[in-house]
Amino acid sequence: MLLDMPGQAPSHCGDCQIRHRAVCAKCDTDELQRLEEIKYYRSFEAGQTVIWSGDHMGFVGSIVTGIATLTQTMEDGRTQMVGLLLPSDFVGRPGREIAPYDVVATSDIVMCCFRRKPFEEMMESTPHIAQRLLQMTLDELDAAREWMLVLGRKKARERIASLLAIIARRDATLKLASLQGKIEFDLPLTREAMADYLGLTLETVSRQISALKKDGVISVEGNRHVTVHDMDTLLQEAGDDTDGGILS
Amino acid sequence: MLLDMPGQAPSHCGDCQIRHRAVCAKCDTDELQRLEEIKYYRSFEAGQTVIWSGDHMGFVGSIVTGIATLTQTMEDGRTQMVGLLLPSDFVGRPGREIAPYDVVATSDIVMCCFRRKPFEEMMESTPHIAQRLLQMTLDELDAAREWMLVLGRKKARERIASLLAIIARRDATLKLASLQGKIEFDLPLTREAMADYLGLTLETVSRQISALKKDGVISVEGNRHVTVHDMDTLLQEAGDDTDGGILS
DNA sequence: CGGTGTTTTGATGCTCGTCAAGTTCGGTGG
DNA sequence: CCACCGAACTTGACGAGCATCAAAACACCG
Repeated sequence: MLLDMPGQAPSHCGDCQIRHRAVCAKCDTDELQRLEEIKYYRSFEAGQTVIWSGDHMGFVGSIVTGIATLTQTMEDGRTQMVGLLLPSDFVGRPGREIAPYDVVATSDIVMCCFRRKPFEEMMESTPHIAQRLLQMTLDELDAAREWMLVLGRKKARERIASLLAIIARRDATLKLASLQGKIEFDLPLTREAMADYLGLTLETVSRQISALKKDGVISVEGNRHVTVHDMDTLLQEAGDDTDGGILS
Repeated sequence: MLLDMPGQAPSHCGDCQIRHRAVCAKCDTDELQRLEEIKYYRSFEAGQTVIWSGDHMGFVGSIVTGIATLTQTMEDGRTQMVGLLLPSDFVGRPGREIAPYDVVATSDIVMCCFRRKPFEEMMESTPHIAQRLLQMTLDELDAAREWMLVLGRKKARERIASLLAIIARRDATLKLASLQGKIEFDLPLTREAMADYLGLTLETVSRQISALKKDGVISVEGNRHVTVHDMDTLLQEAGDDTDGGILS
């Protein structure tokens, strides 16, 4: 089911790849050491459910590697993704017993976990953690609100373009590449997962990707590898201000 | 344009009606006094824009009385409401220079404001403020994510029922009334504002309200006064679990 | 009691969902 | 290395649901 102490985990927090972006980002060496004492790693395979909606939440933690999704499901099966969890993103909420959403591993993932109670206690005594968590939560709130515009007002084609723009931007940041000229990346999501994120059906997602391909906005190799020919064109298709409305 | 020191403002924080729910909720008497020294009140009339998207944000603050909305607008005029601000809700973000959304007063409102810089400094030295703001932000994030399900997956009729349920629940909490039997309240929003919140047109909102009326789920007197005959029926129309999925 | 802004109702068309085949991709075993 | 298999994806036909445009009815205010 789940493997503890996977190979990819860093031996010390100081060496950790998400050290300067995760909830521990503001901690000094001393605080980091105390966190190190209560942390533990867990791995999940692609497709595994990390947390079930309604379950008791025994732990919180950060994504170290891989991608997970946050989804809500209605009784009749309609599903909406409400968050995409990338390395350094935080899972769980201090002070919350019951998980409100499903957390599902989209790829193999490694998480850096803390039992909830000790973490909550440490948050009380370590303002740096609460401060960083507040920053991260405010960023997530902005992302959620931006997505509300996508879900409430954008057409299918604009929604696809919006998603591609977000992934392209994130990927460029990660690879320290520029957003000028061609941008290539692999989609981390299936068409169905994209549909769940975009509030569409997978057929509509497929059709609109084909349309963007036909109109020369993107090229696609295989099912997952996408080339964006020009970022400004893509942003126009997304209905966004060309000069990039996102400021986080 | 805007009136300082309005009549409705409490003279002392201790007497304030949002004392135990706002960002100052966790503060002790001492901390409250320091806040009192830097706070000031501002009033806005119904329809006034409190903050323009893109503007420099000189202050943050709490809604004391009245209702405001948080909206995003695309270049072609499509608008999406991304938040409904009620008494005790916080406006603005520490560390953020530029406002990402329009804040518009829906009714006459009174705000308790702090200049941003002094507030940020105080946040550093007063963990109680940061802790409370974190709680409030996490709650808002949950609300935003719940709304993503509404915008992404629910049909027009379900969206209307969802909105009515939220307003009914809030109103009952405010009046300390129960959610059994009939529930009456005034809509704080025009049909157009409801449409902006729900990702619909005002015509569709009107049609679906008429349909809920015809089917005996609600009655409407005048344009604004609504009676919900049975909360469980309304929740079923909203597509929610009858046993109330919200746990905040 | 008239005027203005809000809401309702109607007619029509577009977008996207649904159902149903096909096709391609990517991995597995012969 | 190639054939095969299942999963993922594409494409097509059709209909439901909602937007759009237009006009009438209603509420609210002096």
